[in-house]
Amino acid sequence: MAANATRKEALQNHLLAAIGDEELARLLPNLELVSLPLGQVLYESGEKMDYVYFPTTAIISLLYIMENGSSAEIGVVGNDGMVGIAIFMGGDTTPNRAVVQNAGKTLKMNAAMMKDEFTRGGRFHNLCLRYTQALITQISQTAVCNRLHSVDQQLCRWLLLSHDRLPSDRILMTQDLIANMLGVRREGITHAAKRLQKAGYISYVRGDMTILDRLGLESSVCECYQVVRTEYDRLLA
Amino acid sequence: MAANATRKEALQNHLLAAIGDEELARLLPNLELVSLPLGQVLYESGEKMDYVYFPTTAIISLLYIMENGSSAEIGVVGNDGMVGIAIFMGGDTTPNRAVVQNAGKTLKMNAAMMKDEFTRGGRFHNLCLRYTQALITQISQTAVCNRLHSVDQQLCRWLLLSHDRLPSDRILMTQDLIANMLGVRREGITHAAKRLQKAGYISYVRGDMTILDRLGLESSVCECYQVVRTEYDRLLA
DNA sequence: GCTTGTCTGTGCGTTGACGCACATACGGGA
DNA sequence: TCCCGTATGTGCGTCAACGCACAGACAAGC
Repeated sequence: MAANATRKEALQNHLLAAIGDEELARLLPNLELVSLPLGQVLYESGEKMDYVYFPTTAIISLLYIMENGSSAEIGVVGNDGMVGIAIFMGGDTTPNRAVVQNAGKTLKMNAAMMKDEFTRGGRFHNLCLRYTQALITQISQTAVCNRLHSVDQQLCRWLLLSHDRLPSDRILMTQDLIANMLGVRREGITHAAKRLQKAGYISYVRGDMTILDRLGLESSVCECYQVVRTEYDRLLA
Repeated sequence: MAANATRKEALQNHLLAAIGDEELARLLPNLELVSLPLGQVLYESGEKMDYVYFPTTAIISLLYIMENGSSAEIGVVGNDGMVGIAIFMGGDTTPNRAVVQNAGKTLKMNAAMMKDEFTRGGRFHNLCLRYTQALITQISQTAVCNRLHSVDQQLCRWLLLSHDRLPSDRILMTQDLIANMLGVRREGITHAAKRLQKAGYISYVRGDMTILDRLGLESSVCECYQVVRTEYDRLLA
């Protein structure tokens, strides 16, 4: 099931595409292509991370799980980034869970190899740090958005964040799961999604959602979305 | 007004205290001791950062300011850390404002020197990264707390975070300012603070608050506080 | 076909926080 | 001393989100 990754596959991940031919050629033998099913947990909170993941078509959600079982998303990673920054930041773990939000493929690399490559310095090192800063912005904006904005706005933001990281306009996810990610009630998502359907921005049938009018969503979202988008573009151009 | 920092002053900042004698001796000539008044803005959102700050007695709050003027805190930095991580992360700026929450002293270093020292690698490099990871945990937990917990709990968390970074039990800050930090109404802070007063945990008179019973506060706070505390201890021991 | 489990819609009452409007209280300066 | 600006307390009505309960609606399997 595990196969060495090809150059073409690696280039689907924006970070790997940006590090340059020479470094990519060195990394390639250590990159393994795997398929991730919906719901798979890549890391559990506090668990030692064995691999770093560079998604291509998969989307990974970073969640914090409360003691009472409720949860909230702090960030989302797709083909624009990587999962497992704690490996090179030096902490080895984080108090979060990383779970597959959209089934798809990812490249993975052994943690030790990742550390070696990182400590070489150079473009890869810098790119990892710039990506980390972009992720910090995303997490920060999640904090702000959680504090100041409505469920409607946050659903828009979540949909756009997902859409940015997907090859198609379809999102396969039940309202219950979205509610868990956003840390709100399932009924709250039902209401917000209905409003978006009435506006003609999305269609939604039993866990199968389609983005119909992206511009419409962008007109309803709070400024948080654009702030993060702009920072990603600036830092990872 | 600006004076070279002494070794003793530098050791009041936990990061500088942890990097070891040799590296500290090299940094010391580049560290300048300055006093920061309450409310001073160290960086404006998107502004190029000229200095990195290592607080000793000052506390700095990292805020995001919405277009409509409302604001929310995403993190807080005291003598446990540093302000200006974007300088070595490679982004040079962040979309946040850094403002003095508690008047006091800080050491500051020129951004170019900071970059040089960081790229040397070694213990300082690693410590900066580990601190960054700790800060990420703090921001993440702010996001979670904003989503799932009451104003009462968040005020407790905020008080404990401040208390951890202060040499005394006094916090000089009006309810209005605290409300701006937490992104809630001033009246909400009034109510929450009154409850804490009635419980005997704090006293509060016109911008002059005293922590009377820290254990009481800890018994009222949500788990978010301890998660962050534990991560700081683990990463920066 | 029928059953069963899952997903979505809807209708309550409740609650926490909001926005607004004042009343009160303190403290420094004229 | 008085005044005035600032800080805090309080009382509304409003609203968004919550918790709970249950009713359809669809899909898969027997």
